[in-house]
Amino acid sequence: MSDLLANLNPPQLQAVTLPPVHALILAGAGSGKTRVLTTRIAWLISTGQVGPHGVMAVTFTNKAAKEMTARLSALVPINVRGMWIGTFHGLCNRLLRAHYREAGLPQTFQILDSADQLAMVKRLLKNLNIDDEKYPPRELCHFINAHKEQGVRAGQAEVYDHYTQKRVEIYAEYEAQCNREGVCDFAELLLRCFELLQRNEPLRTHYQQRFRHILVDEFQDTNKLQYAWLQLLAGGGARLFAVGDDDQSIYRFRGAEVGNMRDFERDYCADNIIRLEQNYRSHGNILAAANAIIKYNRERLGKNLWTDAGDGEPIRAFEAYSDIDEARFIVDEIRELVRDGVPATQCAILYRSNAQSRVLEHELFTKGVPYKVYGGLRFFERQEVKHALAYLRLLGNPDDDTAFLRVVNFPTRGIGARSLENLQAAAHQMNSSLYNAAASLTGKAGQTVGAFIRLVETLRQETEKLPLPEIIEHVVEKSGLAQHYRLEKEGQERLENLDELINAAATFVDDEGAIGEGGALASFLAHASLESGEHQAGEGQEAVQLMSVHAAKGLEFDIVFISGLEQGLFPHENAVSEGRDGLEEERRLMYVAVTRARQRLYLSCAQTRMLHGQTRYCTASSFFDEIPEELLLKLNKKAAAPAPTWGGYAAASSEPVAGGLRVGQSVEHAKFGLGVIVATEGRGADARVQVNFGGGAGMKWLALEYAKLTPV
DNA sequence: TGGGAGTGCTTTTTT
DNA sequence: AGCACTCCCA
Repeated sequence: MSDLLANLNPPQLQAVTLPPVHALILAGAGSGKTRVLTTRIAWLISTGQVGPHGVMAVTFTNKAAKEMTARLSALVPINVRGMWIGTFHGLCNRLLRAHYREAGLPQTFQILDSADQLAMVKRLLKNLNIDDEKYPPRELCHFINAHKEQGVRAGQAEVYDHYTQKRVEIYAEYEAQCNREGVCDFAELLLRCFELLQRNEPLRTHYQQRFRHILVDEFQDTNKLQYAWLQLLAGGGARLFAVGDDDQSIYRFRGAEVGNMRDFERDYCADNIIRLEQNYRSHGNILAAANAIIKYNRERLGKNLWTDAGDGEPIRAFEAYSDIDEARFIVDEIRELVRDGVPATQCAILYRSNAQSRVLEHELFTKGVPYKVYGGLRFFERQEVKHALAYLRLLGNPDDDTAFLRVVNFPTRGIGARSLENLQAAAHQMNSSLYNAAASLTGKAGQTVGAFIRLVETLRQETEKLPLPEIIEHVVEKSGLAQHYRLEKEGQERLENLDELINAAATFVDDEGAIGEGGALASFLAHASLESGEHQAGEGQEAVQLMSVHAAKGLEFDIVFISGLEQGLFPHENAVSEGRDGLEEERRLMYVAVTRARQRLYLSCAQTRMLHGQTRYCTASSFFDEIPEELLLKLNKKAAAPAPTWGGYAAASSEPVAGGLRVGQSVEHAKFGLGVIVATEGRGADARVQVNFGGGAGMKWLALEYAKLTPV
């Protein structure tokens, strides 16, 4: 016990040993948030205040849930296995599986991932004869998800114009189709679980009384529905322990409501707010920069990180001539650091958008520096894996049209678009699934589709008694998938991934042991949907880490490079154009990026950058101005004179149009102020230039004959 | 059916 | 620029 609480600082100790009250823990970056969370659970259990059975801990990512489970089991000698520790979606899935009947779902209901959802919406639009240009499927998905995340069903949606009217109708159709097929998208897991508890009093009471302590990680990332779900579960006297950092809220764009923290404060615990402000990660200068930046945000709950680790090194700033030049600088620095003994895995290059990784990768590759890029296609999202899963889904639930369409003609078996159109029409008319409607097809289509149906039936019979990994092996082979990839030129890797899928199933069976409702196959499919898998190869290699700032949240490195710090890129122009809220979110993003660094932080920008196939002329990010000068060490003292190493491009296109005005030239306009010429057109009297005046006047085309531009 | 050409989009992302 | 997606033809 004393061991458990040893080495906690006073606020940490206070948070961990709080009596059974609602509490909000404002945990700054690197302040030991996960430690407090897990120790709190361990303390509650080991002091006998609650059994493992009475605790629920909710996170956002599987990774966080796993880490919490691992750390908890190291702290208390209990079996952590059966505890309700997981993601919002994972826990809702668990609850819905246990009460599928009450929730109105088939026992083996499947989970649609975002790609499946998109496919379903597209299919729906086609069936309903709706123009997908006027109603873009992606937008519709967002519309549907946003409504579900607000807890709003199609029937309750607000309609304020014709366009929305139509979108709500599509939403309603989508709901109906999901119900017909017995599938749930991600948001549906939460909403359905919420509605189930709300509607079903005995069930609600049961869980309300069961969970005495509910702990939430990354509370600033919760959306409306998640908060409502928590409130509902806590309605029977459970204590909510919310840990979060409003300064690290960077997921507004996908529905996170920072406002939930304020609401939580109001709704539950005006008196029990604890701030964890001592940072154990970064040196003083890094924290000073982070604090200075985030201070520009308004409406913060207020927090100031400090450390007793000393100031450390100054923050290194570098202004490159081009993105290529920037990459060269970063890679050279890394090579030097590695030569000096810094492990490559402790060097991270962060960027605002993934497109920026290309140039960096190119340079790393050229110089022979091993690197690993995070983000991108994950294991369970690979097409061959999704194909295999689709066959498996059909075994469990033939009504799953998404799965049906995915593999009905893959590998090809002569079922063309025409046959499928007929089939979809028939299904629509019979109000049944495609699988069911197949029997009604006549002629050639009837034969080919019939053969497919028989294939699935045969597969189901043959695999009925087999253990999970063998089911998959059998299906992969007999469906023709394996043969298809054997014959494909580049199919080797795909075959390996299919083998890996079988391995994953074997591991899953070993790990999970107890198989939930609906059998091993259903559990595994849910697992595949909910955990798309950090199943990436090349783990543990000595490699430089490349990732977006978002992806870096929660991680830390000795050396961090934040690249592309240019106005319009970081802060991103789309965010800036959203106004103050947008800019503030960018600032939080910058705050997250800065606080990833333990020892040394590099900030870099480029004067020109290739973006969307065009050279852009950039000014340094406004975030540079928000960092006190004395914290910065400017690495390129050489003035920003036209570079001899100008990367080769851009020079040609920047011939002066008149009076020495050329692309890249900074100019001043009497009305619009300072700007940079980004494009030119014509010569002499007809010459026009496009000038970027930044936030104020924006982009303007000006005729040189009339507009007075002074080079600066 | 399948591939080649043409078209359009392009912040961040977990479940 | 690079990628995904569609369309059209052999």
